[in-house]
Amino acid sequence: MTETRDRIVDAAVDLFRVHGYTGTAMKQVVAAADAPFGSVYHHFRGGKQELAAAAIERAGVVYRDLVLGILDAEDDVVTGTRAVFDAAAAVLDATDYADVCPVATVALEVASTSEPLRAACDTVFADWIDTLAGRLEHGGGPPAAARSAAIAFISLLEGGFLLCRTARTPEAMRANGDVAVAVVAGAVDR
Amino acid sequence: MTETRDRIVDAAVDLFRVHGYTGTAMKQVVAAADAPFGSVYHHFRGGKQELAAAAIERAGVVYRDLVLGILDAEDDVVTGTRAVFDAAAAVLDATDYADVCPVATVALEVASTSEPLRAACDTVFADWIDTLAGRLEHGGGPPAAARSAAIAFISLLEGGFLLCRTARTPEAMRANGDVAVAVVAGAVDR
DNA sequence: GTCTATACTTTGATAGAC
DNA sequence: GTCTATCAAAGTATAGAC
Repeated sequence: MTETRDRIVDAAVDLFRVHGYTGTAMKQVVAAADAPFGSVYHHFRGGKQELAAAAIERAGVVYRDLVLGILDAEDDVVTGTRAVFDAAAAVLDATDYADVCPVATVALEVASTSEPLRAACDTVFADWIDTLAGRLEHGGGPPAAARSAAIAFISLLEGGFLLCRTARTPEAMRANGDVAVAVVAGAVDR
Repeated sequence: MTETRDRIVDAAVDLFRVHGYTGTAMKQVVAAADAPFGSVYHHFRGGKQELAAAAIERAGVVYRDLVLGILDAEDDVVTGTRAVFDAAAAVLDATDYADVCPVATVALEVASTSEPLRAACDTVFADWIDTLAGRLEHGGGPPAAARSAAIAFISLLEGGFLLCRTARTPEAMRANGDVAVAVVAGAVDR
């Protein structure tokens, strides 16, 4: 049996992904987590903000490991990049364009409103960029090029989520996959 | 004197940009527009959704013309692309990372919640992609390559807004500008 | 026709019953 | 210690006074 606290965080991640931060009510979270209403304030004294910070942190780890799992399963980072964008397009199609990155949605909502949540999102993105840059360096690229390529990789992935989700079409993720592959190849081949 | 309706829409655009759709209250909008509360429902019988649809449409036109103005001021689309990303980085820095694209924030919030608003955001993005692809074709590129490059252009710009706003650093917009320039150059040079 | 005052719902959060 | 019942505040929307 999963811990109540974990169920609440997981439910928050799912709901933030679809409705965003302000669009998600605490009552929805506890209902989805099948937990009594009071328990959320027992586990998160800081209320909604503290819960959101935990959800962002958790989503950051889950999505990073998801991408790394696909990336590392391939022989090199270039074909790995292709696989990541293909998988993203497949997931979008399979989930009716609902299952996207919750961090981006929350980040845009709270960046100018809540400093602790902005910082939590920043930590996640910085971790993603650092981890990805490390893989590209390991693939043979110089540090500066690897970092820039990692930033473009994340931007193309998030931009693809945005456009695909809005258009309900996988086209943008395919187009961005081509560009990401070229960027990664350029950062590695020297 | 500007029309009351226009002032309300402009105020909504500004507030959506900073607080998002669900994070913006109707009372904030009418206060910012310096209009009496009832007038918003006089002009927008459909309530908040109808106001948001008008705000998205308006933001789409304003931002498109802003980007085109910078792009067309340069001799070719490649140097124009450089200018657009440089300008975006400068605006972010000048506005303390608050002044970003309102369409992306709202799109991620409502894509799975409100079909009319999702459609409004889709119309805006499709218009941006079509217009940009037209400029790239005019620059000498084949249609399919121009369209893919336009999609990557928008993704890199929106991804840059996301990462820069969260990190409060212009780094991502600089890195993405380099990639966008390379993508546009590749789509035009044949 | 314009706008003020209000109705009703939902929100985040808590106090006190078990 | 866990959870139910409730609170005050804020949300959208409207009805009716000018």
